[in-house]
Amino acid sequence: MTTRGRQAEAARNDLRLLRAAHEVFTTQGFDAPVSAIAKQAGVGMGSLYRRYRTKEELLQRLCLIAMERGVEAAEAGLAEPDPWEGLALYIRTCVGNRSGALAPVAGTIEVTAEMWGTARRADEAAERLVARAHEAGVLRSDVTTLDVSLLIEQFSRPAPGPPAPQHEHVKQRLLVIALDGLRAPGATALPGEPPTMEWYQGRWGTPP
Amino acid sequence: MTTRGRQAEAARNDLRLLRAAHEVFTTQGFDAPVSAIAKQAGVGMGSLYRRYRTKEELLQRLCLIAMERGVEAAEAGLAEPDPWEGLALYIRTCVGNRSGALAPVAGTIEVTAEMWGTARRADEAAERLVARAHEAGVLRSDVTTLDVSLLIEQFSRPAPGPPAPQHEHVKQRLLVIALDGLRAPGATALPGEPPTMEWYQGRWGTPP
Amino acid sequence: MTTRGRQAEAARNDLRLLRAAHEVFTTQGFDAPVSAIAKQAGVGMGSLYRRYRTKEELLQRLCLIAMERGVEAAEAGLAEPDPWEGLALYIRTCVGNRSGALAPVAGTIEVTAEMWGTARRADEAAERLVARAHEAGVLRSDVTTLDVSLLIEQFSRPAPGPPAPQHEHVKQRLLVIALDGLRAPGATALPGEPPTMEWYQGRWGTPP
Amino acid sequence: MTTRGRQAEAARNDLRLLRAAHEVFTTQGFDAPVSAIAKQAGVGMGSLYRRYRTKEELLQRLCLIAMERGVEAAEAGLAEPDPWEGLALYIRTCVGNRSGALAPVAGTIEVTAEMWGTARRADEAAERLVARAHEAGVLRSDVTTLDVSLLIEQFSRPAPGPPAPQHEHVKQRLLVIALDGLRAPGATALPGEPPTMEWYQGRWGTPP
DNA sequence: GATGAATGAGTCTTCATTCAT
DNA sequence: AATGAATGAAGACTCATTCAT
Repeated sequence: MTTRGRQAEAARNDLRLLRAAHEVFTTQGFDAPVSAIAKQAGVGMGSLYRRYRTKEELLQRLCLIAMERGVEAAEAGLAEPDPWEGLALYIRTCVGNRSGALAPVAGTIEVTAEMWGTARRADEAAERLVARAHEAGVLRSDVTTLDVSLLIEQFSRPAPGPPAPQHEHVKQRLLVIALDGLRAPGATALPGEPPTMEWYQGRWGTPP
Repeated sequence: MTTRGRQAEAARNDLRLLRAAHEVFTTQGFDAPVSAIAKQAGVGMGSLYRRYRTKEELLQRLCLIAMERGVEAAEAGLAEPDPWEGLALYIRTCVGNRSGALAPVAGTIEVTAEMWGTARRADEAAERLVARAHEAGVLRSDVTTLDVSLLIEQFSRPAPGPPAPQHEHVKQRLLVIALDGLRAPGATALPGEPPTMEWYQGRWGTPP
Repeated sequence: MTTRGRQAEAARNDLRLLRAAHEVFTTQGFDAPVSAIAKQAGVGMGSLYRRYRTKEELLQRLCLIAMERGVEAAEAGLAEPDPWEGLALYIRTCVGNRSGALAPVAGTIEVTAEMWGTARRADEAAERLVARAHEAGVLRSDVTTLDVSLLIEQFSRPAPGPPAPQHEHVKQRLLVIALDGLRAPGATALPGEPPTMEWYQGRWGTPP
Repeated sequence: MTTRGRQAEAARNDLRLLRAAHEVFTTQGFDAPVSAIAKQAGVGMGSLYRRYRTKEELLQRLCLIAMERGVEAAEAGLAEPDPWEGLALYIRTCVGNRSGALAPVAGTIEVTAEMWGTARRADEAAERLVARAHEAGVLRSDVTTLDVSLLIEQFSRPAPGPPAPQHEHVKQRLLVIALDGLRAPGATALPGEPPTMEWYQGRWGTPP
């Protein structure tokens, strides 16, 4: 009973912390003071540091969660019978739930083994979505999976300052534009070599 | 003669500073120490602070320059006889020359009157480009100038960390996709109300 | 019965705490976190703080115990029939059992009345040992009790960092050297006035 | 002129810092806050950190200076014609000028290459002093150079709290006792194997 | 006018102490 | 009475800004 109460409280605190961290980091940038997160979560600094031993560890956790949401989004897309709708759902979900909003830090922090694993799962699921769309002939043929991933990443970069409903609204519109641009056959040939994972490699350094 | 020499030297110093600041900020992020800029420019801290009394002032100057490049890009677009090519050139130029790379700080720093003015000039020029494209029927009819501006802004958000050639390459491809998506007639209707400047207002707060 | 059981348990806990504290402090230094002691003792922080209301109180207790061991060592020395062997045994025991290992903190922490009392008892016993050795003519005549006490203190100062067997070995040798140096008649006259307790006074401040 | 003035000021500041650091560290322990040193030196924290990039670096510098004083002491000892007086002078000087007062931290901080070099020079000079004394038959034959070095180290450990003249006075007396104990022939055989550098090795870890 | 050392407030992190369970 | 999570003050270190030279 007591233990369960403690665990419940700990879980609630952890959730509060993660929410606060996400809020603060996406609105104030990754250089926001840790104390701001603690205050936002309504806990002391010590409590934050009990759960996450460094600021980096907190960021790693947030990234991991974002990546897991990306995997879920991809799986939801695959569950969709229509290939195009599946791909569009994936992209819209990723951008919409901000699962990519933390991708930017991936270049700043150490990438853990768990993060690598999740990233690979996400990439594989995305790969299947893209392949299915290509087979159905609904996706312009010169688009690669990496193009799609980076499209999501680019659209996930948050505007600085406090988040406004306007941002969200316009982003939805831009996303429709981009999705229309992804549709087969595509008006203009994409420039340069089609990017592959191998070529892109160093997006997050090398796996540990 | 001496005066002219002084002025020339001052101008040269200022240019060195701005180049250094642009270099340092885009490679190390906006939290790079001011001393790094001074070192990169090869001047002492005092000289930097003589010209720009705060770090913010330096950022404001860089933003202003970026905006002016936006105006130039729009004017170059208008000089293009083909309405679509003009618009595309504008967008490509803005994203390509990173004139929007500093847009992210616009939410962090105070926006000066001069910046407001330049922003308005840029918006007006963009407005003309968009109107011309609409009249020519080459731009999907549900797209507004603000959509275009924010498309540029979104594509201008740089990836954090050291910039890689891969990023640039892929961004070119994404841009082609987005431009294809902008073309008339547009496959999918853009969702929500068309955004207007007045509605968007609060992007950078209210003009001083 | 229950009460006795409780008392026994409390006593056992206290012993565990003291052992853990001694272990942790001597291996990690006095700046070791209190939590390390609680973990080593296998109890929660609350239990530790129930028994010792501050870290200082714990240190005071350890010091007191060390002093009591000093008294015991002196009494053991007095029990030795040979005056020189008695004195040497005292010194060797004090240095060897690290009863003085906590002396360094005596300058850092508040000295309690109980500590003062025990210190006086130890000094008195040492005084008797020294007097007996002087009377037997085995101790160089210019050595005072305080000299002996401070010799022990100096030899008790531990090397920082993890204790190595090498340290102990060499310390035994140095101790033999010092003891030889204490023997009558002494080759070189000791410099300065013979120190007395009154003169030394301020070693730990004034008694409360 | 200006440069020379700057250099002079910088040198003066550096000296002030080193003096303050020595003072603070030896009286308050090595865990004394860096800010205490800055305050004692009458400079801001930034100035301290400009010269010494970490607290450890400051300690390394202090250690190095102490070691250099040790080398000087050994050389002064060798300059003394009488072998015994030379050795005694060396020991007395090292203990007296507190050149060994910082030896304790050597186990706490990273030992730099420069420190290793200086330590070796000091050890070699000590070796010569000891060998000369042995040859002259004035030093008990079972004493090794390492015994002497560690005798100095042990006597160099400072008493905690504010330094009192009493400490110094008594230490002088204890030192005479120890020196008498070092004299040939020695009353009691030293216990255990004679320690050698190789055996002791890990005193400060392994050289870089 | 230029230089770069000095300043000190602000950030991350630790740990003595408290307190709800 | 025991537990261990929560608190927040304090310490190491950084960097925007000032100022003596």
